[in-house]
Amino acid sequence: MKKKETVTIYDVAREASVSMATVSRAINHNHNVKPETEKKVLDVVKRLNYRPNDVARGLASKKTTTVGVIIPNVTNSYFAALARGIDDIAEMYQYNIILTNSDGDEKKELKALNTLYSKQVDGLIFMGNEISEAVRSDMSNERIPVVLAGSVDSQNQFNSVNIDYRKAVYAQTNELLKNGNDRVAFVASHLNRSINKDYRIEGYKDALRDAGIPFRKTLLFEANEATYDSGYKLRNKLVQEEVTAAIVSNDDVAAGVMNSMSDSGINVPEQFEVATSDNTKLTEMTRPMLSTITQPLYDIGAVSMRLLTKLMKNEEVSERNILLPFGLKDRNSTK
Amino acid sequence: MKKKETVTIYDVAREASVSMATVSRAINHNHNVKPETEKKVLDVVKRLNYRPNDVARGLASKKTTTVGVIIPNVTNSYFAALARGIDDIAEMYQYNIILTNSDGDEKKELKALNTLYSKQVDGLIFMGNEISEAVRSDMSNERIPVVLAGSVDSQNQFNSVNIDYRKAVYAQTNELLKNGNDRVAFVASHLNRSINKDYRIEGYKDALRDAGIPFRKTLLFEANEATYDSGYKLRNKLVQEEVTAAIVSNDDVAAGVMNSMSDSGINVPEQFEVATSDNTKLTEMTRPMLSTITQPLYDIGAVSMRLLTKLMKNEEVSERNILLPFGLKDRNSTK
DNA sequence: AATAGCAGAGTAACCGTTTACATTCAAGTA
DNA sequence: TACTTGAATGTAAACGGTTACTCTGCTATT
Repeated sequence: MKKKETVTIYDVAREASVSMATVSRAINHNHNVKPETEKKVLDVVKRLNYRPNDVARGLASKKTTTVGVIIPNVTNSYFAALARGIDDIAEMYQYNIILTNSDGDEKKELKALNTLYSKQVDGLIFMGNEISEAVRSDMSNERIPVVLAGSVDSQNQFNSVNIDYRKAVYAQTNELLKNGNDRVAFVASHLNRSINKDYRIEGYKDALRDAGIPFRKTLLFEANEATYDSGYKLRNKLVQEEVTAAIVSNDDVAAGVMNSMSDSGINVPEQFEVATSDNTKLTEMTRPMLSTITQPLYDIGAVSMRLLTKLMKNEEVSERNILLPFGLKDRNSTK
Repeated sequence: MKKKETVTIYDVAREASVSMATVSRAINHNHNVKPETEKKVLDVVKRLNYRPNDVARGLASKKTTTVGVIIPNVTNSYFAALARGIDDIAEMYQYNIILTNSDGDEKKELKALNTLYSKQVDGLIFMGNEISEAVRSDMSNERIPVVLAGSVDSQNQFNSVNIDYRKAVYAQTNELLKNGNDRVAFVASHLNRSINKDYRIEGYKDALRDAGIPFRKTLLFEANEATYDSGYKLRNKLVQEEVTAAIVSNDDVAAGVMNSMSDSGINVPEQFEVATSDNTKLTEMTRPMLSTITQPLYDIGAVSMRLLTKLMKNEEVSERNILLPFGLKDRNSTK
């Protein structure tokens, strides 16, 4: 078994006959090093196969080049898409991400925040459908920057990247209304979460109002979870309310709702229309394919991370709350 | 702006009138501390809101309680499911994961390994369909343990957690053969990758041999990417070879193949049968639903992480290469 | 020629812990 | 009584870097 002594900056300094300070400067491409000295040092670095210890660096510089990412569930394709965007940009800017699944559960979120702070992450990207008071206070008490990705904050206290959910749902509801539906359902995993309560449902109401159709509380449905199965289980309730169309705030849930209808012999879209929200790949995989709001999922993640890098470097940012463009994609689950 | 001085172990020591060593012992629940002293210290910890700096800890103890996870793509539901299992168990054992997407690309894998090593991760979980020589040598030269999750190594050099792909595909091919298909295709994203070349295709051949059906190279298809679209594009080639059934090694690709067939008027499963490999949720969302090998996806991740914790603690492990049980789920894409 | 200015390099403090080793003190032992 | 022992705690040296400050020796300026 080879001894594999770890080679440190001292070893490099000795071999290159310079001080460790010079080695440090050389590997960090500090300009105060004569080019030939830098070359000499870098040659030794290569020869000894020296690799700086980021932990030591972190302690000395108080920067870890690591950001914490809190995600409800990697398994959810919406958030997974954002995560991918986040990671790509992180890599581009030489950061790594510590990924933590929270299930949108406050306890887990708080625990994650705690260990992330212990690990001295330079910044935080938070995804989740709601920001509880405890989480809010935790995040605002630390001095590291945070940005919400695809997540809203009712108090509008943090930086964020989203689309205009209200307008998007407004436009989408309009379509369904135009198709002649007067009992269109709104379904979300949790109705009382800010993203639904303050944005999507408002958009939905706006559209109803503009169309002169009364808003009915009974047409608001809750799936409890953002999963296919929980959507699938909604059928009876939907049928009972004689709903002929539904706006769904999550693709998995929407697929569940739609398949459930189809499976029971209700024809989509002829007898029942479904429109969903995220345009994940899933919307193309179902039959019929799902009409949806189109969101730049990857970009929401990417832009969030980009924004975070600016905040971590104390650069000026023009917008605290970025809204990316959305669209409407008409596929086969609507007329 | 509140000054928010970071409180260190010194502050706690002073306030508790003990030495920092005692504080360190107390917070680490070292037994060499008188219970009342421990309580005194812990009270101060709480009062000052002291939170140990893991970076400093890491430097001093040479343990970061962080593991690196290399994943082809979080967006791929197979790997995402594993990742979730990994993270849950990691959390259970007080580790965090640094997640890095590699796209299965050697360059990116090497780069990721490098930064992960710099960050002094205590262990590594590698997911990817192939282990290149460079990656292999990199991973074996470092002294930190690695386990392959849902990934095989042709040299069988690393710890791993998988199912028996050969047997699984064997059983699955048998089913298709039993249904009367004599031209059953095998499709994978990359045919020459060990997991396919050495396992799945061997299982496929075993079944053909046992059924007395000649193996035809022309019935091996490559999708190039593990994506829905790349599967979708395969239709013409499949039709051209007059294939009546296909074994597909990835759910997304399988969904693409199936939808592509259906969309062009070929009836599944009457005229064309498809069987897939991962039993991700997607297999239930398509219509018809996909028959599949069932794998304990979450568990593969979870067991991998559990195994890694043992290795990191230098505990004895009985099996280096764990095979988890698989099954066959007959749904509607096969007769 | 004298002096200021600056590039390039070195010295050493510091980052916040862990931990080997030393010390203290009280109880047990012969 | 004198000594051993061990539990509880303290002291200080790592851990492997970054960086403020200092120093040296040229070049440019007047």
